[in-house]
Amino acid sequence: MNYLFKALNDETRREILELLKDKDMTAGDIADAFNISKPSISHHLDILKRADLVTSEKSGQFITYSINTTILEDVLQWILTLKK
Amino acid sequence: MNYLFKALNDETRREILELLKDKDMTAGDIADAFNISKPSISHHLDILKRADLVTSEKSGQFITYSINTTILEDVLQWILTLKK
DNA sequence: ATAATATTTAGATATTTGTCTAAATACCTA
DNA sequence: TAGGTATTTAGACAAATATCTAAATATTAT
Repeated sequence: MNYLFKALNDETRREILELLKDKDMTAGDIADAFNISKPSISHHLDILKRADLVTSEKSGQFITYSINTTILEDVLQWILTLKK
Repeated sequence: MNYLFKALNDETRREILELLKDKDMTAGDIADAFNISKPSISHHLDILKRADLVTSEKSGQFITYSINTTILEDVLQWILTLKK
């Protein structure tokens, strides 16, 4: 739970998830969408991956990232129990 | 949105919300539930309050805190749009 | 008025975090 | 195999964060 909230607690990472919601993207394409260096984006992707919010697949020299929404169910449940 | 996620990104603050889910509590009673100094808890309550996740009411020398779940709707919506 | 209690504010400090540049690794192609 | 592209790793640094103790503020009770 901690990792999840930590991962979501950053505007850039949340925007990455919003991008990936629409389509899978390579690390480079994701980096190009921000005014942040590639290494920084790589670091953000690593945090998202550790939180299981994204998955990655290597194909050749590219690494394609995809969103994993199933893990969001945990956050959803936590919030919903607060609301009752 | 930023304030909200920031406020939720701390185990102690999340536990405070879980306590307040069951019943309103004074600042002192909340502090007693943790192994953390009163000033630190006061600071956490301030962050929760700025995020509108709790409200407070002063009665005499006590300040009673209550959870405000309506604001959680925003987080809920943000997550739900990611899932579609 | 004085003392006690509840809470916050102020200031200090150690840790965590987001960012950068430079270098390393991996893959592809000519 | 040499050079180019994609990505990550390493190391440094500034800013943000969580915590603490000491002091201030506000309220109640003697």
